[in-house]
Amino acid sequence: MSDLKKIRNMEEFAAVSGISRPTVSKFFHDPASVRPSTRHRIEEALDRYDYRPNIYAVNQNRQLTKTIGVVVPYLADPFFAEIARKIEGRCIEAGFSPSLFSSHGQVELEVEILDTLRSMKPAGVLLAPLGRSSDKNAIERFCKDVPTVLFDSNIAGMGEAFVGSDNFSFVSQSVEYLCRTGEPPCFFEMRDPANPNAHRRRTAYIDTMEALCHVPIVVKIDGKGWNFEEIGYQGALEALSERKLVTDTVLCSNDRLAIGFLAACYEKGIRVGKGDGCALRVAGHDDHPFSRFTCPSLTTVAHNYDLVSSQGVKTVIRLMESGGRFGKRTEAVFPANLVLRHSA
Amino acid sequence: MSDLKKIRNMEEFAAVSGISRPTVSKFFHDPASVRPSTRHRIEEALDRYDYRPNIYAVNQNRQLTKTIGVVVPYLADPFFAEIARKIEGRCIEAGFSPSLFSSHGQVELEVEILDTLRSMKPAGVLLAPLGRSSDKNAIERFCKDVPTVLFDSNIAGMGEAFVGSDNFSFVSQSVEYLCRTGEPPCFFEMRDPANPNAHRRRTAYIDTMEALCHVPIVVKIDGKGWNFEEIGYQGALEALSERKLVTDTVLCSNDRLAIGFLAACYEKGIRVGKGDGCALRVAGHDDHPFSRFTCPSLTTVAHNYDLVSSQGVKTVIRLMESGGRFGKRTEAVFPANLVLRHSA
DNA sequence: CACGAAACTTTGCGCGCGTAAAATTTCCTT
DNA sequence: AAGGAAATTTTACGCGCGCAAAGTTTCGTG
Repeated sequence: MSDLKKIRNMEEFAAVSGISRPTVSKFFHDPASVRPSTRHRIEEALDRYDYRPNIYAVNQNRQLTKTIGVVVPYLADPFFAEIARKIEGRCIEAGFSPSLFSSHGQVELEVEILDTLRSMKPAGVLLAPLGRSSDKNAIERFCKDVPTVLFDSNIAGMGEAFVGSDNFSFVSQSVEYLCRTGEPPCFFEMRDPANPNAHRRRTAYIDTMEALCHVPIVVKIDGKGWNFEEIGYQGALEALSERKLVTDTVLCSNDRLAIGFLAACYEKGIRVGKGDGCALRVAGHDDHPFSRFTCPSLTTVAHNYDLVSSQGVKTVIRLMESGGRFGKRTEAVFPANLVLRHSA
Repeated sequence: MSDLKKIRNMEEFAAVSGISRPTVSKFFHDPASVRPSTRHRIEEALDRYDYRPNIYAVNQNRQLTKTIGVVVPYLADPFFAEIARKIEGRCIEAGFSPSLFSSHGQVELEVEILDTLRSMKPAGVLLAPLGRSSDKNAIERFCKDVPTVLFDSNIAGMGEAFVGSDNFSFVSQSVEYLCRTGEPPCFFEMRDPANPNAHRRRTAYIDTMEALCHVPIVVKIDGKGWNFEEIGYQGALEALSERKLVTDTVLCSNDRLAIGFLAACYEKGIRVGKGDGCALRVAGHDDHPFSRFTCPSLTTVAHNYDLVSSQGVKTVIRLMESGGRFGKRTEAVFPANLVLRHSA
């Protein structure tokens, strides 16, 4: 705290601590790699003078950084905000410094971020791509240069591994539950979803419905961009007024659409829930952080946020330790958990 | 795209483009600073070989980086996610590269981020501190070293400037509106809010109520952390069952508390809104991204997100151009806009 | 065509640190 | 007390680029 003298570089810091610069360098690389006695002397000097190695000089000369890049498609989506939060925590625990980027839903930004990231020489990258709209070539080139683990959205062949949730597990659970406890659901989704998970969910819906000997009904709504609540809201207003919903049960592709759907129902005076006097059942997928607080609270299927984030970080660290390449691409998908609330 | 030869550094790139290295260096610093003809030659080489200057080498040698640090207290709060998104956009427009950090509600992390940021030598920093729980000394020391503009939460004397919203404008508008159209509101807030805005809002509530010759009633609820919806929900359940609410109108300190409040009301079967048959009016502050989709939709007072983010970035850029110091600390607070929806 | 300013090239140093090799010291073992 | 392995110091080089000074070319102007 009391800086008697301004320390300008490691040379000067080594001088005041009475240790040679190369040893100090080793210390900062790994404090356990030096003799306890010298370690104490350095640490003593460290709280007399507050010195930190120049990260740019360090990273320029090190072949491998201690940075882990984290890229999400849209950080203003609480789902990604939450998963990013957990991932950052895991990275710090593991002794790395996370560097967080959001593509903000724009392809050009995603490409730009990838270029920036490449020049940052990160030890590894956890990438949740935009999905269908991503520049596949750019991502492929990036993955060639940087040890990358994909998460959330799987794009075939990209990256050394994928970590995410099992879409079939999501949808089969919700469909089975809804069929068991009432009318079979129709499936409410965007006409042209950017996220590949949406497609897998629709397929899973159709398959599960057919397996249960029901006729699948997919309701597609228009809308672009990442403002899913608004899209769900508008789509619901339209679907409700045009009576597109053949059944009294609606399964939304994700919770954000469902949140919009519930808002529309409330406005139209349609009572949602599973009890008597309810006209409609609505369920979603993802267990969005706010789905507990919708009216009524949203029945949904939950990601295992903790498992996905911790496995994602573990996988990328394992990848780094394997020299940036796995023998073959691995895909780890985790099952989801049905969360029963009041909306269905 | 077709890399005939791997470019390892600026030396090699200068060679293949037929321009000297110092000029190429100038080009990357500012493309307009070189003659158009040489600029074209460099740009041609640039798409034949994909080369980017080593950011670490660049930043080590440059006194001033092109980075703008952005720190928010809790990124999983959609309000901060949204404002961070807009700030990032403005930074990129202005030719800087934003570097985003979230304190995740933890003081130690905030201090750690500040230390990391200091060593990054950013051109400027936009800092939204945790608030009361922040380590004031750490922030003060940081602001001495790095040109910093505070936003959202004002801490007296810290940073060279503050940009935020006018809390009095928020609350006076909501209180006046509510008093004009029905019973005067009670004020619903956390007992021990971390954010200094909360205190200013309570004061503004009391002042406005007294100016309108009403007795202010503050309802304080327990709860810690950043899970405001849950805190609002639990607090509302308690307040409703214990009949702490003396009036039929509740003004929540922020929208996230209001979202929890509405969830509790729905669960209790209490009809919220301003029409006949409604038992309670509920309003909030902030115009949280999801307040459009609550049930009923939330009447609130909106930040001018665009103005706050653009002014924040403009201010920090002006600060950098002023050499990192303003003559005296400036405080820019922007008025808020009342947004009438269905809840009050 | 001459002239001067602007742009460019050449040359060379420095930034702060990683890292390797050889010499020296420290520490633990027998 | 001797021996040897481990840790440390010394010495030295390199990373990729910013930046400054001096010399050379380019360009627009009269």
